[in-house]
Amino acid sequence: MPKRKSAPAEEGTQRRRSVRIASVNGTEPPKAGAKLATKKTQKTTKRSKPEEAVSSGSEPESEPQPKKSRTAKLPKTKPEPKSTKAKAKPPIPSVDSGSEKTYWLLKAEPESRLENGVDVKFSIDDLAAKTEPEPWDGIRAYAARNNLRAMKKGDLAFFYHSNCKEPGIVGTMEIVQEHSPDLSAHDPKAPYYDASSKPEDPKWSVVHVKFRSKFATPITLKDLRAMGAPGKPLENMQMLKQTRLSVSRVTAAEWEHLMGVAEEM
DNA sequence: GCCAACGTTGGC
DNA sequence: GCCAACGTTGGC
Repeated sequence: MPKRKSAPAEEGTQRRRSVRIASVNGTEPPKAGAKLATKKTQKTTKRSKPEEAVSSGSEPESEPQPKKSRTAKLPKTKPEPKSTKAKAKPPIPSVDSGSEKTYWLLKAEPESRLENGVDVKFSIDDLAAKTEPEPWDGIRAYAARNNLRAMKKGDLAFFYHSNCKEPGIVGTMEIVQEHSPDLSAHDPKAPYYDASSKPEDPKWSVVHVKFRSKFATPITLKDLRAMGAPGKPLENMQMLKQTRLSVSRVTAAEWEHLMGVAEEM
């Protein structure tokens, strides 16, 4: 289900955040929210981003919007060096960094909140109860979407509870299916419906995830911020720098540090 | 409910 | 391409 989470921006659609819907893809009702979610309606999730996944960005990546010039910018593929010739070769790391494994952090709202009349609540327990891969839908921010599109099967991600009493990382999940169109965007009844996304040219994406673990004790936002102080292990963590991004990158060092913290708690 | 951060829109 | 207005995210 959906979760939403994404970010911002977008308009229209955007709002929703997190949520997700389940429906579309299948099944479930919307759980929505979950993912990102955020408050308002649209919020989150969906929309945002473009660019590469990586950053936050704003651009839409590919699709971006039509509008003005802005759009496109992005290099879609990587910029590679122009130099090409000569040296360049090493460039290929292709996709990301090379070999390093990539980790992520996805936000979902564990408390009930209506988006377009649908409850977008989606907690780690909701995910743990699923018997089928869950589509992380509702992302309506290009930056968040771009991160979804950069995910590879087998990548691991933290499940973060947002817009709730105790915000924080509550467990982990695995990306079991790479991105595919977020069909919930085309459903007027879905929490994060986006009239600007056409079925023949889907604007938003989902990835399917599977529950892996629930921490005995959540790592709260307060804890995360303390570990994000200058000189500390999480000082450059994307989620602390771009607080509105519902789908962010986690480095291998950050992942390991946090998994260690979770164990001792 | 408030509000800070920040992304998007859209005029110029 | 700049930038002001506006809207959203999401913690508190």
